[in-house]
Amino acid sequence: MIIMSKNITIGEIARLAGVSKTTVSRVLSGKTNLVKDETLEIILKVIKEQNYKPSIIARSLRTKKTKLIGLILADIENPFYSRVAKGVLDEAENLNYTVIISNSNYSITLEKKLLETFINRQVEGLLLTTMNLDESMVQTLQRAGIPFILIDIKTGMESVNYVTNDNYYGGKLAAEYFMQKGHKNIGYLGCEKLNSLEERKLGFKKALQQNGINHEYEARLKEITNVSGIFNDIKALIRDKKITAFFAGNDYIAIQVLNFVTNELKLKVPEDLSLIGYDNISISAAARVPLTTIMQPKYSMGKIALEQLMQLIKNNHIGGTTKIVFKPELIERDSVKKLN
Amino acid sequence: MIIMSKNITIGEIARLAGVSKTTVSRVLSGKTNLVKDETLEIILKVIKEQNYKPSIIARSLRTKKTKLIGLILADIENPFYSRVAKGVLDEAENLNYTVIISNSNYSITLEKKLLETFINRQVEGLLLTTMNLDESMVQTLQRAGIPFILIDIKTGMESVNYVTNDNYYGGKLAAEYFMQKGHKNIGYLGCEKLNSLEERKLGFKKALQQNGINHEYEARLKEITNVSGIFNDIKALIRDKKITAFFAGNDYIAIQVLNFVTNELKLKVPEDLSLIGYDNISISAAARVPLTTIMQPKYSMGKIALEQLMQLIKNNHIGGTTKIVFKPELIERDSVKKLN
DNA sequence: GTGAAAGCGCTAACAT
DNA sequence: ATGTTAGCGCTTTCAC
Repeated sequence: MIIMSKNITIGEIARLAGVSKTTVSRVLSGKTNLVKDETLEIILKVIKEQNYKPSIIARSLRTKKTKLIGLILADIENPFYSRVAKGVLDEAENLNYTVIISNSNYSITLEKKLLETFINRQVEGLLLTTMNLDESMVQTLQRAGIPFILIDIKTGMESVNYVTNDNYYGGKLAAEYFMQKGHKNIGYLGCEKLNSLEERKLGFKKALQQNGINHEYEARLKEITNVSGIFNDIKALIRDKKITAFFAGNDYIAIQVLNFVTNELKLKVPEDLSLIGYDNISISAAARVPLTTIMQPKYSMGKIALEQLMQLIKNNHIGGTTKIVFKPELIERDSVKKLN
Repeated sequence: MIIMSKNITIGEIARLAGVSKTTVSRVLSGKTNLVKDETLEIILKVIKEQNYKPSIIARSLRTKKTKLIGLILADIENPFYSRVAKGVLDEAENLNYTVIISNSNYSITLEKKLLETFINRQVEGLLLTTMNLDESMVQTLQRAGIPFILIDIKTGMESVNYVTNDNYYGGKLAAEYFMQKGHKNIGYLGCEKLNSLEERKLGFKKALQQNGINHEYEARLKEITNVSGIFNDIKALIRDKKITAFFAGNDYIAIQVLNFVTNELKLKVPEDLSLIGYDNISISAAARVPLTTIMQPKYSMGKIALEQLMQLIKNNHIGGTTKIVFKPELIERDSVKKLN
């Protein structure tokens, strides 16, 4: 059984302190130079006694500032996204902002719906990680006057802000490393729905091509969440094309492939098959075979994305756009063999 | 440059439709039986034309219902918590609730602060995963009239609700499995600050004791995030006590220990050392050595915790308490050796 | 079936 | 240095 204490409001505090609501409000918002010291003290005392906390809702309604930002994660369970989220969350805590998080499950349809909800909740800004925005979504956001930044996604649209890494360059890094280790029959595993992965593929294939290596070996996930859908393709590529190395669009894919080839195909990595991933998620170092991968600064990306978003909010998102691109690095571990 | 369309409100819709705000409001809240069909149609048309979305803030202020629930995660990056979070998020989406997430980083101090924020935001309910609540926090919550449910934590306090698994039983499972595989010198690795881990330890040690096996071998993390702090202790236990098997309080610890003993001590798991974890986080199957572990239903726990919370909210959290305890199961993989 | 009026808890002009 | 007043956008009596 709960004893609900009557909701204590600013009016009640004012009454108890013998002043007007305005004066209390001034104290609340730190405009204490406008309040006599004595009065201040009394008010502070009453606030403390009553354990009064102003209603953020009422304040939001009045000021149009909700101190709320929205974060849409493609998949909160993928350590890449949860690491980014941690960066966002920690920074939000510093800035005294609260974060609404939703999981889009890589679905644009769901993301659109979530976007609506966030707009209705009057978030001051949005951080987005799901695939590509279409023009209608950008318009919706702009009409609502809500600034937003894409994380790990780029777009052609000039006015759209993003924080990402140089995926094209990262793909190139992977290709060069394979070639340096003597690999010639190299395949790519990815999903066309994620444009960050597509960029990685482009850089990867371009580097192969420039060195006269066949760049057409590829298996495509129909759904990013369904890695097992390409297991047969992988098997065929290894058998028919004598593939010795795969570049996976991200570590999540790489690790599942690693398990598949080990358990089902009875191949040893890297002895029989080499593998490079992307993202350097926390589990990659602890994988069955420690995974060589391309690292991007996930935590920083989350943190910086929020910092930039705050700038946009502060400036009423007029003026320059935010386009931040980190340089990825190859992390050498044990999943690539040196061929003779 | 953004063109801010004037904020369109219920009054504007009413004016455009030639009716009162009340009538529009009735349409908004689905009380369409109180509205003439013709009128309904007109209003719907105007709403659509104007792309009008009611302000959730204003509605919240008026109704005292925010449709917001708060989720405090001890560590969003630990796959255990992010899997639980996914269960919560998916269910919230079904129920049309929005979720505020914060990361307490296992800090009770920070959690207290976050709790205040959430209360001020008038969340309708709270889901908590950080360690133990103290009485003052429980009181704060009860005074604010906000129902809450603990996930993966139990407490002695009679009135406190939780959704967890039977950690004591899980610990017992691990001990029995080790004994069945012929191990006699068995150690435990955990952290006293997390009471779910303490329960696991208790069940584990009790089972050993009942079989006449020394149950005092143990290394304790000072901070749950700092696994490397016990590496020396582990080394000493193996050397001095001839430990052949460790039960780690969770998979996160187990996997870092797995890496340490492999890389630094040059021991082979399970040939030289056996390991059991807890939680069955997604990476455990993909670890360097697929990890034998105790599984608890993380996604369901998140989902069910929210379902139960909704019941409490609906019933004004009067009446019976929610105490749900899942039965954990041992998942057999490759990290335990059979001794002769 | 519909509308007028009040009010949720706060802040921001505008006095004084 | 402080108070009066109005109003943010909605829902909810209550009246017709």
